[in-house]
Amino acid sequence: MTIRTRIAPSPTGDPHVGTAYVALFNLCFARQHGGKFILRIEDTDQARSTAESERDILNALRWLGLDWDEGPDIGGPYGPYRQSERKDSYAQYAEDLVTEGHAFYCFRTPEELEIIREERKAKGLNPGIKGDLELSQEEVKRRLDAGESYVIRMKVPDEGICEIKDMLRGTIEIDWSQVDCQILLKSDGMPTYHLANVVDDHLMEITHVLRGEEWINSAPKHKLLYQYFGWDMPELCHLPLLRNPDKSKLSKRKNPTSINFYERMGFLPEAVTNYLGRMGWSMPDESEKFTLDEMIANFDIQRVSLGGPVFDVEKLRWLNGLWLREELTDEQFIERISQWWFNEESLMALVPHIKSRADVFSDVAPMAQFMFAGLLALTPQSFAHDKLEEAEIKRVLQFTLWKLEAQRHWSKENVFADVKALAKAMGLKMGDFMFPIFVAIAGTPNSWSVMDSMALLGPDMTRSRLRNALDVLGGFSKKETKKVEKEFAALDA
RNA sequence: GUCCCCUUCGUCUAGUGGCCUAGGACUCCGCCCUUUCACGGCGGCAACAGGGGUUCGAACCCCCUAGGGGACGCCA
Repeated sequence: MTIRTRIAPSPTGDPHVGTAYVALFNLCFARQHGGKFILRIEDTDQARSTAESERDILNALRWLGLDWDEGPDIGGPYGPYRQSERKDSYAQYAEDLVTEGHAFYCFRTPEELEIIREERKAKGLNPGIKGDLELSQEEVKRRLDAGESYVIRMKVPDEGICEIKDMLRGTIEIDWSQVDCQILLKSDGMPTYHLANVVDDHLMEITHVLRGEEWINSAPKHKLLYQYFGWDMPELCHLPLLRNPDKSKLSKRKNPTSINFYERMGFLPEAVTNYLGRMGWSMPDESEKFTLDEMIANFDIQRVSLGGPVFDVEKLRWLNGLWLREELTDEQFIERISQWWFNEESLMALVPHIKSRADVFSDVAPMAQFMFAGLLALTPQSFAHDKLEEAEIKRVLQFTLWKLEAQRHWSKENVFADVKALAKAMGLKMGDFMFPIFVAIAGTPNSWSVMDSMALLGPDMTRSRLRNALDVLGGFSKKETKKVEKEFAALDA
């Protein structure tokens, strides 16, 4: 029996622990059954897709030891989606469905659809948009000839029930009336995830799909597409979603979600992978600490528990401590810590700042301490400033955080440009503006250029410290957040 | 609003009709070890969401209610 699984991480920026979580279970399931773990990045959004974000995900998975058997970096016929390469063939699949009467051209604008959706919602109807979008053949031809832009939508039954088989949940019934006529081909000629996913899985001979629970509701669309194409459908398995402490879907606002953060924080990849394996899953003997190989050897998908597990950094820290103490010899400990940040290359980057400021070597550790720390121990008093009000300080931190969250190309120059633009837009002198940033990043206003610190610390640690600073100051209430968001939008920085 | 999924200590979980007076782990507390702290050892607090069934017997099966989450995009 050959089992192939695949994962479709969303490259929306940081490599998310949720992505690694799904990857881990795919890998274990595949290995356990002698199948292949195939990694595939599904990204058909031209506005967002970047080679960097793909690379970041691959690096993060590699760091965790989650090696795939086939996938994007190997290439081959099913390599990463590239608009220039496969656009035409996806379009052809969509066109074929139109020819066979399973799909149709649609000329409605997003604005028109918005109105239709609102109306349906107001009437308490299910929001599934149906065939009233379909036009007569003559009308379609006329508009096509006129060069109007269009999308291709799949046809979906008006009524009846779609049965979805889930490896963990048994049969799930979803009303066809809940499912709208999904767009398969966008007006830019790109396929949507739904089309690309089905076509690729078929071509890649995927037999099992383990994905996040948030996909359950689109399963009927996928099933229908397999039927339309006349292909066998893979087995589905929906994994629970990782949660924040407040039980909502794990998000970076409330938790560090980037794998890179945990790397920068000095967690061992073995421990992170181990901890992920404890989320919704347990060893038959309930051991807490186990290697990836041990997990694979004992893996049983039926041992997955369905309640969404809360990602608890405290317990992860404890587990990491176990790994540190029990698995590493003193020599290995030194080696690892050096791989992490205590190495010549990293130290070299600090030398220009340290050397000019230190009189004796014993000055070094105190002044550079924050470069090797995680979250800083700050108090509201740390931020006391003779010119800036606390409200203003909070805004500086929040705006900087938002600005830097959007920064995809992390460099001293770009960070500096962001900060400078913000200070100007807020009408603050750079010196004053920088004060809270200094405290948030270095713990004190007396340090070398905070731009250098941020560049060296990297995006994840920098953002986390800004978030932490905001937390220390009490953050913003929900109401305030809305107001502050508006202010930020109006800044035009 | 409509639909779907889920529900055991604060958190991660064991449990698949009798082994459950519900077990383990994190956190917290106490004691021991110890020149201090940490580690380690020992102990403690703490849960089957509620209500109906089915059954000799229910954390486990069924139904209802409640709560939580997710989906409803030319995002994935």
